[in-house]
Amino acid sequence: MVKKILQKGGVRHLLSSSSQRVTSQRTLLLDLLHRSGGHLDADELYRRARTKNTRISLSTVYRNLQLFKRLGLIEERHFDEEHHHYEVKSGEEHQHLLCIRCGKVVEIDYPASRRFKANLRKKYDFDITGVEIHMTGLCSDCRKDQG
Amino acid sequence: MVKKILQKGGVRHLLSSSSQRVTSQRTLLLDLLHRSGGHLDADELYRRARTKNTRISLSTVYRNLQLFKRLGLIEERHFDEEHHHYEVKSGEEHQHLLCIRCGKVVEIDYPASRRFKANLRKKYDFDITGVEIHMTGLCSDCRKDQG
DNA sequence: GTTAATGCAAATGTTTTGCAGTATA
DNA sequence: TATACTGCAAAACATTTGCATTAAC
Repeated sequence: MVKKILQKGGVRHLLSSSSQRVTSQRTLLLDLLHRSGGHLDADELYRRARTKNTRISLSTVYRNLQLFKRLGLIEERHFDEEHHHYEVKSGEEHQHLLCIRCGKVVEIDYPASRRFKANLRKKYDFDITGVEIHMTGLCSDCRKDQG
Repeated sequence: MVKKILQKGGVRHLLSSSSQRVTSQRTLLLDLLHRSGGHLDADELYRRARTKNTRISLSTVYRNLQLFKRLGLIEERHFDEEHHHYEVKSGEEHQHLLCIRCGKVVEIDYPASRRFKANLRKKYDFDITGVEIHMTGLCSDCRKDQG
C-alpha cells in the first residue's frame, strides 16, 4: 500500500488529487523515505537527496516533509530534543525502543495497544486516535560494553 | 517527597550535596515548577519567574532546567514539535493523554508498565530505563462540541 | 577571598519564509 | 500560459555559550 503510493501512478494520483504537482524532488524524497525503512531526520534526508540531485535545497525537503505529513504519508516522531524524525506510515501499529547509548532504534510491536485504548476510552472518556510510545534503555551490545 | 525537596532544607541538601549553590533563582524556579502542577515550557517558566524577580534571565532558566534534569528533579517531555515541557518528577509512573483539539493534557496511570517492561527486556534484550507514552485523541468536551 | 552562578549579548542549530526564477499541468 | 514549486538568502525560533559581574560558600 505504501509501495503502491510510491510508484509513479500512486504519487501522481495522491498529489494531483489535492492539486499538488508531481515534481522530481517529491518523487525522489518519497523514494528515499520509503527505501530508508527506518527513521530519517530532515538533514539526513537532505544529504541523501543531494547524492541524487545536487541542487535540491533544504527548504524543499522541509516543505515536502510537511506536505507528506499533511497527506498522511509519513509520521513525525520526537525521539530526542534535537531533530524530528520521519518515517513512512505503515498502517500497522508499531512502537520504538531507543538505546540511550548508541542511539539504536528498534521497532517493537505493541500487542496490548488495542485493548489498552479501549480501556482508556472508557476510563478517561477520551477517544484515542494515536499512540506513541518511547521507551529508552540500553541495548544488549551497549550493556556488554558498559564494563 | 518532592515537597520536602522544595523546602529550604531540602533544596539546600540536594544542591549542596553536589556542590551546587542555593541561589534565589533556583529556589524560585523549583517553587514555580512545583506549584504549576502540570507542564511548563522554558519560556512560560521564565515569564512566571519574572513576575517575582524582574531581573532573572532566560539563560538562567535554561541552565537550571538542565541542572534539575541532571539531578533527577524534573522530567522533560516532548509533547509537540515546538517546545520541551518540564514537570516535577513524582516518583510514580504516569503517562499522558493529549487532546488534539483543545490541548488538554490528562495524566493517566499505566499499570501495565512494570510487566510490560519485563516482557520487553526478555523479548528484545533491551534494558528499559524510561517509558514515555503519548496518546492523542479527543476529550469528551471536544467530542461533544464537534457537531 | 574563591569560585560557582548570574545577566547580558552574541552565537548556534533547526526550521520557516519571501521572492524571483523555473517547471508542471 | 498560468501558477505551483523550487532554490537561495534572510529571518525566525528555541536553546546554548562566552564573558564580565555578582553572590554563595
